[in-house]
Amino acid sequence: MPATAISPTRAEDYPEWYQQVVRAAELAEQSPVRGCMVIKPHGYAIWERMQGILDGMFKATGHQNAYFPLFIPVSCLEQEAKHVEGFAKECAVVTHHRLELSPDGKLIPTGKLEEPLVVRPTSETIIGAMYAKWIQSWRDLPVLINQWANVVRWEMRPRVFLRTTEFLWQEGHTAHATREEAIEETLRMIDVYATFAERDLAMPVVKGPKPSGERFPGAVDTFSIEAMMQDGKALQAGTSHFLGQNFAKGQGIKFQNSAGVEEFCWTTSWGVSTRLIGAVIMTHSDDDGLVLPPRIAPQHVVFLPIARSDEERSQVLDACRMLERELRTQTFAEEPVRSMIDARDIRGGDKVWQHIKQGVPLRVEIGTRDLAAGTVSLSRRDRGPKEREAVPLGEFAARVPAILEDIQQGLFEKARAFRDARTEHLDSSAAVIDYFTTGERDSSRAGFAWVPVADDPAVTAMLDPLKVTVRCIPMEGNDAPGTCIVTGKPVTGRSVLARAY
RNA sequence: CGGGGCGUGGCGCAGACUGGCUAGCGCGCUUGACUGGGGGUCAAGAGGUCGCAGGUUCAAAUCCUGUCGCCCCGACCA
Repeated sequence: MPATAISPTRAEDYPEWYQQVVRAAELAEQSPVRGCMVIKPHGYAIWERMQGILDGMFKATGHQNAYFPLFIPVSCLEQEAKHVEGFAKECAVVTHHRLELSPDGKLIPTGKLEEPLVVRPTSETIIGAMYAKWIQSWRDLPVLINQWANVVRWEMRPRVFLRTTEFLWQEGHTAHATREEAIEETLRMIDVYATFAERDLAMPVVKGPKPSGERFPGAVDTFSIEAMMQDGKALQAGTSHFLGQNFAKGQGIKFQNSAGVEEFCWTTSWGVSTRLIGAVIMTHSDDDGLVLPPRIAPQHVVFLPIARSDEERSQVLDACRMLERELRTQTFAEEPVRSMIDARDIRGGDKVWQHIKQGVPLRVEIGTRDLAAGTVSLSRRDRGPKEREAVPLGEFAARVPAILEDIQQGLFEKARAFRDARTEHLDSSAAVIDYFTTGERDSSRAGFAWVPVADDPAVTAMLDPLKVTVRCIPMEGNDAPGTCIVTGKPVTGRSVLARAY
């Protein structure tokens, strides 16, 4: 057996390592449809955890869920010029509504549609069309709606979880009476994402507005959270857009204010997707496979009964069931501790490694030897695969919540230390070019650079050959005004530059 | 769309240049035995229209033509 469960290792071939982790953890696999993945039960269970937590946060900030159609009439999409320009190149289009069997046994599309339908790449336009009908008075505002949905973007180069042709996400769409209120909403939701990323995914993020060239098509302002992956590249993990009145004007989303004057609404939209699963993998996993932060782990604890005979098996299983009952009374992150007993009749070593590769935070091995000693053998996924600790039976359940908390915190601290160690403050073009040229040659030195740059084409022109982009202008830890290293223009603070996924 | 590569049991590959007996190998799978705090050992099995279509030939995984699909690099990318 190789020294690590995943081959190649991160250092050897990072992109291939990523694919192998996805495979070994049984998160997803390639489907017969180009660019589209099948999300397998373990991957979907992680998504359900994320959904559950986020959905609670959306409700707590006053939002309601609804559902809008998958298909968007082309005419509907046409109403915001920049938006069309941004998405037209990557839309799947439905032109027919029937199949006929040809003499040679092939199915031929017939029944051409009067107006083609676009499979939604995002739903601003179809939702806006409905809001235009629903909103008449200032009393109808704000409208605060979220939908959980799938969307399709015909990307050139798909990558499992990170950029798939079809993906799952949530999209919030809100309409407000004032600019201030809409901006406040935009910021509130990027904060929700940042909190979720750091608290639940244990993934430190940099939060801030994007430069004009990186904005969502049709937005006045786009805020993102940016995380650093273990190869030093940035991953945009969530976005919140202040759409101004652009969509409202395009689609006639109007209301009468209390003075009886007709005004256009101010709208926002915000979303996170199954890309977050990719983000978690690339933030925490190691050369033995997936490492899951306990808050989003489908199971916190897996019990592994070890027995040689049927008699031993029933004895050991009874002990597992008893401990599991005790464990259910414990809470972690305000929920009962989640556990399972893996009593499958497969080889012990295979079983252990499967759970390591799937990232279960705690493994508990119980054999007759343990029972005789009155202990269980506890292993943590954030420690080496062979490390284990004997914990007295009577103390086990009560200790689990604190250990889970320790793992959750430890993963966050480790990821933050990694990011900080690979973050530089740079103050000249030469230093920026040198930093990213080095990073390209040697990915163990790639990372983020905090640099004063203006939102200007000259900056983009300098960064393009380095394949580097301005990720965002950090809102926190960034209080020193300066001058742009390219244009000499004054800037309010540094921007984060990086190569990105 | 440009450049390169690849389609052979579930997965990874060999065989192709120089056509020739029942198409091999590793992993995985099934069954049994020995095992048993570790992804073990031994034995016996199951599983393949060699991407698809046409052609050349006594004979095609192998040669020719066409076609479909996938991967990598680039262009592109909330």
